[in-house]
Amino acid sequence: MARLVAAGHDIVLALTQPDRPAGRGMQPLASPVKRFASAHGIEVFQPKGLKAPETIARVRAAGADALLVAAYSLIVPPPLLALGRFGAINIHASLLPRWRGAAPIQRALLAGDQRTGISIMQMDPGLDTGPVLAQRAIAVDPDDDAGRLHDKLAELGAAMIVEALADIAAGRLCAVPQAGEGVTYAHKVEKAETRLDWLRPAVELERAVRAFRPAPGAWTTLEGEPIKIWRARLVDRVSPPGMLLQEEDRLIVGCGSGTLAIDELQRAGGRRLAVSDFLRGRALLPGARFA
RNA sequence: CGCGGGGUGGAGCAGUCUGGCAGCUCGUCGGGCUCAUAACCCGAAGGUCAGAGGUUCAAAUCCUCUCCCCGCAA
Repeated sequence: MARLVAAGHDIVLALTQPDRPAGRGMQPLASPVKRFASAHGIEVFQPKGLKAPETIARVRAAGADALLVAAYSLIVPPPLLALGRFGAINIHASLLPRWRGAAPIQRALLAGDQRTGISIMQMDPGLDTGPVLAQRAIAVDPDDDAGRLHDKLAELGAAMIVEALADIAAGRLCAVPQAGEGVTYAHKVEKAETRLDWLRPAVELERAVRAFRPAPGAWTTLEGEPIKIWRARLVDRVSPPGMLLQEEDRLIVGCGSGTLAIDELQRAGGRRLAVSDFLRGRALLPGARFA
């Protein structure tokens, strides 16, 4: 959004989710979109959904050339898909048709994809099924986490949407239908899958740690209390699944196959700690294990 | 008023229930040992116990309020 403003586009209306109680104490919190828009004098509209006739009328009345959608998580009804001269355009953080849906960045990391990217697409009634206007790939670094990958893709997406709008206006862009093969769905991340299952291979668990960083965090339990694992790497040791080994100020945990060295973790109620600090304040009993 | 944990020398923690000498593992500084070392030995410095008020002969510890950090849930 900042880049669009910088590129001289006139944003006539910003749609974002309603403020809702969130965080500790359940205080209503305005979305970043609302905060940016308010700060820049852009009108904000926060409907609960997009289907209501009066909502559609309101959006139409804004008289925009295009409706841009980025990470909005509401289904856009058909009347709005044909809005203005350009229709509804979505910025999606994957190389469609791979990872259609809600959590493309996390799914790409979990799957160990070596590349991902941004697709600018013409929206149609399906879930990220519309024809692609522009697509660009970037490499996924082995130590990328969801936060960093998100930042990289946001940067790329912002540059691409500015370009794409210019190209569309000049009639230089044509929409290419998505390939029928290679379709995968990026389902929303569920709490249950952020728990590390030590029977799975170390390679997968390490990916999970990165996919769920910086939020919500991959976790396990130690002596019945939840512990988040913020940073881990593959090491060559031998230990049964979940079993902890202490090597000086290193902490090794066995997996279904292979082992992980834990580098940063966090107890419930505590702050994030480097593993050396964690071990200093808490003597590890022999036979301790993650579960 | 969504539920809960926490704030103690520079780091991480114990001590709080049951009030009575400020403790542990590290780090830092000095010395020793060693061919040598992040190893080992000896010694030292470093604390408004988050803040304010209250109870008490006596408060890190009990009571009240405030500030800050975090987990769950959403």
